[in-house]
Amino acid sequence: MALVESNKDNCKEKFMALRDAIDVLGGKWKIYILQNLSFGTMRFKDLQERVCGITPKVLSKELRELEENLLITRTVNDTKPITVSYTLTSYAMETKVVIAALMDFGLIHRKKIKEK
Amino acid sequence: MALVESNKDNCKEKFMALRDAIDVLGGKWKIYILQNLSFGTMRFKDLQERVCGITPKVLSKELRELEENLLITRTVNDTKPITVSYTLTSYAMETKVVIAALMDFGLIHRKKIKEK
DNA sequence: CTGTATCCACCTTGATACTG
DNA sequence: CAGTATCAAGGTGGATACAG
Repeated sequence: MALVESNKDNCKEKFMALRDAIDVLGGKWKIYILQNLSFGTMRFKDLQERVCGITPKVLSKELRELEENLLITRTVNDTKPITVSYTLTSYAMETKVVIAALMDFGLIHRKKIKEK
Repeated sequence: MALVESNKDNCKEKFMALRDAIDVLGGKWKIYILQNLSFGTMRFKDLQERVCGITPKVLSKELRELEENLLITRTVNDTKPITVSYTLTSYAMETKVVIAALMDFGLIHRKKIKEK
């Protein structure tokens, strides 16, 4: 049984879709950032503390990419000093299934490997 | 609404699960290899041709990792010359949901970005 | 506070050639 | 055929310092 149907017509499109998804969500930090933002709006500093160990340079880059992919919005608050908030877009809900599926598999897999 | 429930007791466990899943399935090639093997048993050379562009060194490494994670089995065939077959394990079915979810998101996302 | 700049170590991948 | 060895190159992320 195939993981996906072997349909010649849309096979290439599906491969591209996989590549897209992995590009958008993959890497070391993206899903953790989304995860944290799923609990509510957060500032740069908050994220830096919660996404344990990430440096400002990398966090900055990751946030920019998530914003380009329409998954988060960046808001500059007119406070003193200026603060910046990051929030999930409603579109980010589309990632919910993926993240849940990854988490489920991760939980199953840890058990599986332990009994090896 | 949170992508996952905010349950302090299992939050760390879930983060670890995400990390695990990304480690096992992430990277540039793993999912494509699984995808190809989902159509049936394949030899090293076949995979190299189908997973377009992968070099033997990298393919070899990826296959070893997938085997360690119990997702594929490696079989040496007593032919002349010797051939080697790779097959999905039944456990690999557990990745089906993840791959499907990634593909769905990828398809949605491509549309979303185009209309940007 | 919210980043950016610089420098650097590492890892991953690739090209190519080669072995059993 | 099924890989491994070697070397080179690029990207990625980290440490640290600094700027607006």
